[in-house]
Amino acid sequence: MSLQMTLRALADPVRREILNLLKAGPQNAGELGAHFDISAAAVSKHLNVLKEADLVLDERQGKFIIYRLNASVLEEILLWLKDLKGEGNYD
Amino acid sequence: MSLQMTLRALADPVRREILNLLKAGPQNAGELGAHFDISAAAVSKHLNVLKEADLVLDERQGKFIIYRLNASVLEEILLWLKDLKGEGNYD
DNA sequence: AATATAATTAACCAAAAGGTTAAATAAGAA
DNA sequence: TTCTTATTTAACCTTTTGGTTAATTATATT
Repeated sequence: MSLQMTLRALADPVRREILNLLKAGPQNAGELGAHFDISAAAVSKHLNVLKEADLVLDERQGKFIIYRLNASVLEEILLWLKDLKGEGNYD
Repeated sequence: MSLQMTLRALADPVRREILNLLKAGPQNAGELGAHFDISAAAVSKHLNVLKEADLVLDERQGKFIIYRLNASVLEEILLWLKDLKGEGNYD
């Protein structure tokens, strides 16, 4: 939701890799977790952080919970970064 | 230097505000610190994180240490974000 | 040389983050 | 209904983070 939450969510390598994996398309928590050497519970918590930051959307499909990328939130960061880049060069 | 360090540095509100302040031009640690309700030591540590991430450059000028924005590092993040945004919309 | 000012570094502390295992929930399969 | 599978939540632990105050370093001023 907020820039703070988004940037905090992106500041972890596991969460960034999850987002990268989701570029290939929606996947369930198990598939995503298979790429990491951490417990399913840890993956679940990472997914929750991403969800709270609105960077992923989830939908239960039977036994599975499908996660998919919500890249629209990144727009806010892009704007903030561009603003920072814009002026501000004092060499 | 690395995307990891850059994003970690940006994930803190004080550090982001420091960068915003530096948009107005180079400033010394004291001037920057005046905007926050934390000790000079705390500010110094934030500045160090930004420096290690290469987001700011510092130069001693007599008694003062002048910090200035180095926005060029943001390019890497912009590319990463654009890549994430690019494809990956599965609605 | 002595003192004052700007900033950092050191030592420490509390809160947050990221991990674990075990228990709980939810849904399909036998 | 019972069992199994997918995932989350709870309880806990360790490391990292962001803050503090006190000491140190560096420079300018008197």
